[in-house]
Amino acid sequence: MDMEQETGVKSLRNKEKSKQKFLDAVEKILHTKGFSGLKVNDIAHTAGLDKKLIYNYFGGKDGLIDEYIRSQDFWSNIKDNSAETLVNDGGKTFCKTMLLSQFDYIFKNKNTQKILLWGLIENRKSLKKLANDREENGARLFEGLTDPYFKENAKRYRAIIALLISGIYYLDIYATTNDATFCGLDLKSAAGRTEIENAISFLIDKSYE
Amino acid sequence: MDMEQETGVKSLRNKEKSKQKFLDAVEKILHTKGFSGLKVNDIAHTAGLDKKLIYNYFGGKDGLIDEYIRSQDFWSNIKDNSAETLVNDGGKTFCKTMLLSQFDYIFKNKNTQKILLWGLIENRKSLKKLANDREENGARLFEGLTDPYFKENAKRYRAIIALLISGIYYLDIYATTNDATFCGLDLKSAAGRTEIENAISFLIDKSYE
DNA sequence: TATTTTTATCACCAATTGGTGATATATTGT
DNA sequence: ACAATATATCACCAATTGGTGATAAAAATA
Repeated sequence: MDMEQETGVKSLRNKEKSKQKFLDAVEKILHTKGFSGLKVNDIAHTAGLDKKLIYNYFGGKDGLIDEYIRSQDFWSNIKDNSAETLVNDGGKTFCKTMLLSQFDYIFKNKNTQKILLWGLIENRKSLKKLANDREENGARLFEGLTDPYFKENAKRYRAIIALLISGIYYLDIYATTNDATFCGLDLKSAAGRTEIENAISFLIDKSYE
Repeated sequence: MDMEQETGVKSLRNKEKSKQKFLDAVEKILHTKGFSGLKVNDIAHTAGLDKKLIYNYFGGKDGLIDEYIRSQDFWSNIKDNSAETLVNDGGKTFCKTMLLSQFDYIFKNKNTQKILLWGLIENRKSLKKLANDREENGARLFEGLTDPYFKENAKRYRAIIALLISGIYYLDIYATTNDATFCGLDLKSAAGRTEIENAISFLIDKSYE
């Protein structure tokens, strides 16, 4: 059971490396073909390994997919910025930065889009866990920062953020799948995206008036 | 070729009725199992007819699904209200009513949710046509009402509406698939939904200040 | 080196899926 | 009643899919 290997030279057969190949294959297929393309045969072929290993290592397709989802660190892109930006403006600048960076991040990260979409279609436990992480992360922000600031209007502000976040999600995904415009705005063009960014800024500002 | 039948008694074999059975089957399966459940065998069995007819009447599964999508009159729920509500307030009350009724309508209409979701996943021509209808419908509103009102800020207002509509879509779909909360709000409860409605009203009001 | 364990492949299975040609049955027109 | 046509069923196929037992090959251990 000694897994230690001092040199960088790895053996030809390596369980951990193989598991990773399967996870990478899931990501690749998800990116190119979407959920419906996630078939065991296809995954195994993409990983360059035998499908039997999926059952040996992950207990089946579902286990593999769950592990892939768990491997996605959903909130890493936010936590970075959050650090110690707790200026005493009721979370205004923080929320604004967070929403704008989300708008950009989700647009660029097709895998994150797929996982978000997945959460609207299936009811996987591992997907629920992701959503739960988001909620817990948000709870800290709301309870510690915005709720005390908005007092009796705290819930309305939460609703505003909910609308903006989910609007951002939808528009980014829509822009990726469709070439069409949305409300006459080209969400793939810099100009169109700037309009959305302006609207986000504007609405946050107005919410603090 | 004489299709006229005076009495209510229909013949056992009726092409139009059979086609409708297939369309109904698609709706039923879409509602219960989602897109991934739309298999020719399953559709035929649900319709109580032979799958061969799907190929005879619709040219295949895709043709049937396209015809189902086309059969969905997406904007009927909006056009009703729109009639002649053109008060000269820059479309404020109209937009507000429209958004609130959408929030309610989409929540109750699971089929509409599925089709919206579909538009985020697949790139079907028939789905594009639906999106196009929405755009054309919106164009009339924007060009005739809000653009003249907001002048140089016209595009920002469009972006605001884009964010709110897509936020409404996402939240309604999310609420249906997940039991979890979003930003700490229970989107299935009357209380939670009222908060969202208040936020929508609030943001529209603020946009017109 | 010989043995044991881990890692990976292979051949094969049953069930599902999309698809079609041959055929049966009902309806219509003569 | 008869033929012609429209409607529907059936049996069957090939390809795909999820899944597994037997086995090979590499690595670790003795």
